[in-house]
Amino acid sequence: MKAIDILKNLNLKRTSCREGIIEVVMTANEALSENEIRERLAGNYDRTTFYRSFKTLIEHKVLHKIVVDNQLVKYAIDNTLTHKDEHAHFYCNECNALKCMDNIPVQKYQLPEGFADIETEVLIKGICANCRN
Amino acid sequence: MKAIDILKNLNLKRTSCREGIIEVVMTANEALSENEIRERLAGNYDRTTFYRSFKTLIEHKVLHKIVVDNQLVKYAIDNTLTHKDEHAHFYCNECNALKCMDNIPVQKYQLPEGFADIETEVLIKGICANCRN
DNA sequence: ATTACATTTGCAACATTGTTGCAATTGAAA
DNA sequence: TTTCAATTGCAACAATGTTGCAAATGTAAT
Repeated sequence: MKAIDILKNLNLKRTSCREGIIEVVMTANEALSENEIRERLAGNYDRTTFYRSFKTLIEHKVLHKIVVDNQLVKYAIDNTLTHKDEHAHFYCNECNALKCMDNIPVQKYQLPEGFADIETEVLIKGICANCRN
Repeated sequence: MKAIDILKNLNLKRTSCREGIIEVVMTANEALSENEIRERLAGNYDRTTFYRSFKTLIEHKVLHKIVVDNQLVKYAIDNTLTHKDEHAHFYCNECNALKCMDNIPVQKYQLPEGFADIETEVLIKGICANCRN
């Protein structure tokens, strides 16, 4: 699916900023930070526009957002075709890459009486295969 | 164990800021944000001092830090007497409380060949028992 | 193609969280 | 009480994110 079609299907205006973000994130094989996305992008957009685009795309479930510590935010495609609904994320302490582990589903945790769970985030920190060599 | 003794045992200087933070976090039954801690604190400390105190206390494993989205950071006691090493955290979308689920250990997730895991963070978002009533 | 209008953009200003350098102060040991 | 390293407060700065508003743009109807 192309970026333009994703926007069209969601009845969102096809602006170059939105289109560019989707394309960059879709072709990356890891989650990218705001700056990593901007570097790979042709146009030069205001930070406000960037944030508003992220917000819109997250609301429409085109992207999802993963926070590592704080001050470290990454975005990834949230396409149900390629990603499991609730998958674990892996963060490499060495190269700072963040990968969606589509094959690692999140376990359901048993909560105490009265607690209702809505979503569960799992972030595994460690060293990735690349950095171990 | 009293705050002062914790500092003494770790060979840390017993300053009122450190002592106050430990006492506040120790007596709370949930993780607290910087502001929540400051409100409950007698003295008035500079933000820099606060952050440096947090840093020191986290390094010495007196506290641990949990990030919810970003722009939402909470601190909790990291005492091995009361907390399991790796426990899940519960965040209430309604009242914004964050609780350490000491009785919910974090599952070991199986990573692909070549990946080494160091720590795993589990954050369960939902509605707490209080807010469901 | 042109027009019309709602949506989106860019800019300025501001908020929050966090860091660094440096001089002044404080804790703790001799 | 003295001494000295550790800690504090201040100023300045960085990164991430938000809001209001006028200008520009996308899209649908003509």
